[in-house]
Amino acid sequence: MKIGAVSKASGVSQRMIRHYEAIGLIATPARRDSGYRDYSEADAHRLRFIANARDLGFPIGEIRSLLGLWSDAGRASSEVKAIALARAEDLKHKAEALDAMRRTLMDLAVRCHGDDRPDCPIIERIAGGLA
Amino acid sequence: MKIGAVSKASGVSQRMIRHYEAIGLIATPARRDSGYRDYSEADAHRLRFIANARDLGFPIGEIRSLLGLWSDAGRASSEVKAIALARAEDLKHKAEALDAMRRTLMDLAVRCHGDDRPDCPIIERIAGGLA
DNA sequence: CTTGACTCTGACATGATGGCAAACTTTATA
DNA sequence: TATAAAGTTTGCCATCATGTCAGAGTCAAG
Repeated sequence: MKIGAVSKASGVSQRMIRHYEAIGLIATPARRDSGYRDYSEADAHRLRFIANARDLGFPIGEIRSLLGLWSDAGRASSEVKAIALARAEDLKHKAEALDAMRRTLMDLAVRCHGDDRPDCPIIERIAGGLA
Repeated sequence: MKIGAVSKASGVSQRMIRHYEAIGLIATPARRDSGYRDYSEADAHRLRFIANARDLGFPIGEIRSLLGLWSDAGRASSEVKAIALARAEDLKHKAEALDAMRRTLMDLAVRCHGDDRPDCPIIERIAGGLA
């Protein structure tokens, strides 16, 4: 399989496939005489794993760990669970931070006339009116 | 005021102050004979404005617009409100995306034994078991 | 054989930020 | 005052994931 095919099969862009290779997330694939990368089904599967992990919000470092756990048939499920729970916790914090900003903005927005008048509590707050 | 002072006064790191200058978010400050940047209170205020906007989740491009609206005493509050509401909407989408990931992870985690046994629905799902 | 589709490498960009290093200035202390 | 410590300068590298672009070489089909 050439890179275009494995890209379609895995849903990972060619750009990112080469990137993952560069950072050692996937093994350097075989090369044809032409220099073209040649991938196996296993490579496609591994890339799909990476794409799924990314969609769940895992950063590269943790995906690296997960890949190791995936290929380690004897590892304890507790190891995987710990990583997942830590990730969930992190996502929670990030979502809460975003929501806090959103609430602040909405609080300001409802107090803003939103018409032709220039006075605006939103700008005032950003300018330092009430930190 | 030298950069260290304005940094403390505004809460913006020296690194970012120079960066904002480089991207034209703040004017190039006066220079002393030594070459040191020399800031005014107005500069510190502007940097505080930027820091506050950033804390509310505004990206650089929008901060640029807000700075313009801030210095335009006659602009309609509706202009500011529109930007704030759009930002709130964006934050909402991002927070929801993060929370969706978190919920998926928690769903998987509660179904994972989390003990010494190797079978794990989390890894299985990431490997493609049930997309 | 020609053309179009594919692949290669390398580089630049985003967005916000951190860090390091070498050289120079200012300030404080002995 | 001489020297040391602290502050500032510029510039470059790194992060994280991703896109795009260019120029050159390859492959497959007509």
